[in-house]
Amino acid sequence: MGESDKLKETVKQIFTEYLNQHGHRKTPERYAILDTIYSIEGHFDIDTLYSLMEGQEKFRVSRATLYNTIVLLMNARLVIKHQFGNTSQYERCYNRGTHHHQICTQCGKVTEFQNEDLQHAIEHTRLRSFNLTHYSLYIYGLCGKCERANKKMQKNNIHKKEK
Amino acid sequence: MGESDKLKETVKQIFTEYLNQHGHRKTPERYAILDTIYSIEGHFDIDTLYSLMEGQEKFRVSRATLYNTIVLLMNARLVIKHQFGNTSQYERCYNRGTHHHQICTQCGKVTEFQNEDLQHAIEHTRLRSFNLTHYSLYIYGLCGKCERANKKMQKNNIHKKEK
DNA sequence: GTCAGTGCAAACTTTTTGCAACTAC
DNA sequence: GTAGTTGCAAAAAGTTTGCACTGAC
Repeated sequence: MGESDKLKETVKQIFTEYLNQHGHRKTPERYAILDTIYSIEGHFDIDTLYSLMEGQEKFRVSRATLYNTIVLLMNARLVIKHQFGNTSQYERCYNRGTHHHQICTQCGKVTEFQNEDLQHAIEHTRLRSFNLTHYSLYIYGLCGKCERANKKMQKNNIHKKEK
Repeated sequence: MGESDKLKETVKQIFTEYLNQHGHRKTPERYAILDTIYSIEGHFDIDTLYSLMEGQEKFRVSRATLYNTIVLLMNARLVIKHQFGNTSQYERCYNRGTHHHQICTQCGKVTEFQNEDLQHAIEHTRLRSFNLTHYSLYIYGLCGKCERANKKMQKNNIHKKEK
């Protein structure tokens, strides 16, 4: 059994436990969604997930069910939600290293990076009467590519007004 | 002149400079929007801003103009955008101490807090080919109030299923 | 058999866009 | 005078909701 399958098995068990504990039904749709999500490496939005499940041999599920199920998955701590841009972005979070997000304000590219010191600093911050479950750090700025592009534009004096 | 008026003068100048530099017009709407925003202490969304400007003796502006102008203000580094919940939240950011956000996953309450060590750690993180302009740290969890409420519920065994 | 869960479509909310009128320059 | 801005209304995009049907228990 590959690493990926092992992971899928584990999260399936966690989800089953969660569903049992909360008196929810164990429908094939829910497991199909979980399985698909844990096949995706990075971020995804509902629409992407919908297309993925439509295209594959997998179960086809409605958007409504996707929205419903993803709430359960978030509660079960198997998925987290991000909100850069206009669409909600999700990502699986079981057994994924903590990482932070760099977002280019120009091209919108999102890059993940890890930094233990940073992670440590955040997790050990004393909070007044607040019980931390998770966090998101979004760093905005210009990615190398966009910055170089801008410099070139400035040189050529093409740039006069922004959009 | 009060502190608040002094601040408003300053940001007005910054905005004027920004508009000049980018060849944008200095319309009364834009200044009225800036002025209203710098009267608001915490976060706000477009709808709140719209109501505020409608109710006051101030200029009434359309939502379209609010959306347009707020983009300019973000570029001028006078406003930043947050995306907790479903609506985009904004806040003025000139001369406001850096702060982080605690968000209660149950009641949705957002609290700001400051922490110099954390700030330092984030700002001095080495990023590969990325030019940081600003960042947002969102810490999710349960606020004291909700946590106490939950504990009480558990004790009384009222809680069986989540919503 | 029952009721939670599903699919579908309609409704709703937030944001964007097209266009005529306006006004800063 | 001209082109950037505005307001309005329509459209788009994302998400939620109501309801009849289905299937997990």
